[in-house]
Amino acid sequence: MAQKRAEMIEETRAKLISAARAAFATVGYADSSMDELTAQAGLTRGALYHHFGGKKGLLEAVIAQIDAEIFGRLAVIVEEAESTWDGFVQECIGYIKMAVEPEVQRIVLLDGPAVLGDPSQWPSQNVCIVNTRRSLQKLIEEAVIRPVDPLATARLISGALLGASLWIASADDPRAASEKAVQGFLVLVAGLRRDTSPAQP
Amino acid sequence: MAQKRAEMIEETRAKLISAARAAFATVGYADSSMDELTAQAGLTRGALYHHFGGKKGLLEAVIAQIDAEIFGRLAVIVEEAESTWDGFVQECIGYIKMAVEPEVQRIVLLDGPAVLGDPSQWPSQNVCIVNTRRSLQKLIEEAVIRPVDPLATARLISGALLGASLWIASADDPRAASEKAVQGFLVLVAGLRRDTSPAQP
DNA sequence: TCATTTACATACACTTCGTATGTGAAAAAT
DNA sequence: ATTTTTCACATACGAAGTGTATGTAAATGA
Repeated sequence: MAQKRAEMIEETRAKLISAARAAFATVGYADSSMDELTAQAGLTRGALYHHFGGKKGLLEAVIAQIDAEIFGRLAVIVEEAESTWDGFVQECIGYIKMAVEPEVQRIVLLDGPAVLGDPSQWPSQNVCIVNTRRSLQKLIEEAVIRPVDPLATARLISGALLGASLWIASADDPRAASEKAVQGFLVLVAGLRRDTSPAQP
Repeated sequence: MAQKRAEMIEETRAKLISAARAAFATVGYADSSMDELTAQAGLTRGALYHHFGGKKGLLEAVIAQIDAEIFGRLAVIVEEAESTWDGFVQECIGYIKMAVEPEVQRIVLLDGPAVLGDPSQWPSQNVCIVNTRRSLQKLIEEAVIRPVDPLATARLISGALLGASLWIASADDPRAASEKAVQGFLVLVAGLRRDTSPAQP
């Protein structure tokens, strides 16, 4: 019952992040009141400022947590893939599916960039960009794709995935939209491949 | 000297939008004070609420204006193109260049989506998406590219361009980054083409 | 000419944020 | 074991900023 001090502290941090996630996801960052948010966690703004330095710091922590979760989920997908190329494609498709979730969309894709600026500069490093970049580099080494700049192309691709996700989320029929987006994506990335095989049927 | 009433009104609107553009572009939407902004235009918040209904409405008006300007600039590029495909590619590249401008980036690409939500739902309709969609449709009709879903693919592409722009803007060497991004982009959209010709050298 | 609408300004109440300061408990030092 | 220091938070306060409600003078219309 008697918890260690470090555990208590970690728990308060977790409670704040959890409350913030809920608040940010539902009403957005700008309309989230720190007083309300902290009260929801059974604390006050004092704790928030102590641990995160302010509202922005809390957002960073929330995004880092979500990013880590996405990273874990994507890792599973990549491990199950048969080839580097397949892993790359599946990972991108997986990212689209995750980015459609309201929480991810609102916090990481919309509010995040507006408040914290370009995602590639975040401490948590936007998972999508980093993963895609690594995949591309490997694919170039394996001579599967043309020798494009990995970072630039990773940014292009992650942007494309983001755009698709926003569209899917606000579409009348998200399922159908998702399928169309994936097909379009496959056609686009087919351009990367050295062999000029047409996009898969 | 004595201006017509309608002209005066239009002038106040223009002054407000102009002041807002400057404020939003420099300190961002969230940190722009309506009191300051309106004072800069020689007015008060009363005028702002009267004409635009609030801060959000003002942002919408600013984005609409910027979007219209971009539209005009892109139209010139497209007109000068030799083919539909060339026009499409040049338009996209032109969009990247414009999206790198700090004003466009901060207001339209970062704050816009966070405050107003998905760009495709905006009244001003994000220029990039609409134009790209139209180009794609034409290219499909001309049988230049594969029969992808025009809207879905337009969202993918506009997202990619946005991602590239954000990256270029925050890169150490924006000029070099821009070139790399364009090359990557060309490789990607080459995947759309029916003929399997490799990306241009 | 008088009523009404329009285009703004002013005033006020409310929320929110950052900081400065306070406090009790744990950890460290002696 | 006692004292001192640090830490993890809470409380209090001041400064902005926002939305609304109201005021007003000029322009419009009958």
